[in-house]
Amino acid sequence: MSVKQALLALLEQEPMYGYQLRTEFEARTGSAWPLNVGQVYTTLTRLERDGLVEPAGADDEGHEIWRLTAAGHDEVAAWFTTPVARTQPPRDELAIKLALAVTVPGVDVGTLIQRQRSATMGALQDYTRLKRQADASTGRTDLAWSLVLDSLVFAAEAEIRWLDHCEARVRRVATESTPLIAPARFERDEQEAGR
Amino acid sequence: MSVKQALLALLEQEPMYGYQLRTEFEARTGSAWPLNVGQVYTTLTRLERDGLVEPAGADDEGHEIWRLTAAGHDEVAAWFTTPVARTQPPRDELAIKLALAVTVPGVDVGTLIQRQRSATMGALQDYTRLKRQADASTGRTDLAWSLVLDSLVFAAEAEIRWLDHCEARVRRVATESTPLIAPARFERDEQEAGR
DNA sequence: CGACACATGTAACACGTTACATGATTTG
DNA sequence: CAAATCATGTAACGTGTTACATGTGTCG
Repeated sequence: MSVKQALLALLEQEPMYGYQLRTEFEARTGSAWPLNVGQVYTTLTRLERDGLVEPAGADDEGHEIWRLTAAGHDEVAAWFTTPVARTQPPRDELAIKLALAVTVPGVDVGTLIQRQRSATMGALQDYTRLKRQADASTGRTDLAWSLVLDSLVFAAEAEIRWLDHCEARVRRVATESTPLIAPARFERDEQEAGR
Repeated sequence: MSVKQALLALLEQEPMYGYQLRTEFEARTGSAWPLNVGQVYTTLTRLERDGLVEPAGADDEGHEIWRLTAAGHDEVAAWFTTPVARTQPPRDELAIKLALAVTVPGVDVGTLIQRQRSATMGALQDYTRLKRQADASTGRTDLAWSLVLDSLVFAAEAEIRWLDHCEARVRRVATESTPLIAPARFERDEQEAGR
């Protein structure tokens, strides 16, 4: 879904040709999410099918230019005015993995969390390195790419915090449920209220 | 991709039938990411095609049971021991939207951020409400579902922080670049900020 | 000249989503 | 009995990914 909207948004700025769309997209997102050129063309075909873009002939150098239709402009406007729905967020593989790891017996949740933690830390370091590099290369930092990088950083930091949180909770459950089995269960609600 | 792995992981715990897989998946993730039953069956077919699961006949009530093959067990083990790759994270629609919003002229980034912020805040409140509800209903909180909820909360909080960060940066760029162009343009920027 | 970036496509495939069809069983 | 839930599928479609084919222009 994002690719369609992104191409439309780019065409809102100015009619372009396919290859250019790829270049512009990657320039703005700093190649954080590389976009296959082929997909640009297939997506353009589908957008034309849906009446959102239309061919506008060739430019001076013979490039096949695409422009938005009226419906395409409306679509872009709607996209920019409607917030991204958090009602049905995309499935988070890591959250699913951990949720299953704590329920499926025989999985070492501790090392799973540790491994993930260091992997995410590594990604975080890559981001900060990229950030330094981006700030150094161009005198004026590219705002869009910089914001995308920040987004990745914020998400990675949140992931690490969540992992630490999970580790603590899992450890607490492990140490707390073992002694619970033998003695009477009087204080069940007391212990739950503690967390 | 997550669905395939999730079904395999569930079958690692115990052989099950299709409908049961849906139920178990949603129980663990608290219906945060609803899973269409139909997809369970199509995915099972594809997993069988790939030699990861195999039919194991019917149980007492006539349900079609599926179990992991040896390759399926390996796949699960690999999934749980390999961290989720952050090298190519899934495209973040919000980050893309904002990156394009700041580069495409005529987009009111301020209200875009504000709208998104309140939408995400709303989602966050839903999560905390769900959290209270989950803790209240069952005496013993379901760990998996609780961790998933925490994940959503952490992500939403990070998103809000990022949005605030973006707002500040965008505003700074606006106030710092505007006087450079021409002092005469006061009114237009006032109007932009207003709407 | 040979390698590489530019430029446009196409075919095949994987995954996910929706909608529909069908029937058994349970429950108010 | 009617409605809801349980249970198993299938067909069609949308989006995204990969790989391939093809040709032009540029630069060392």
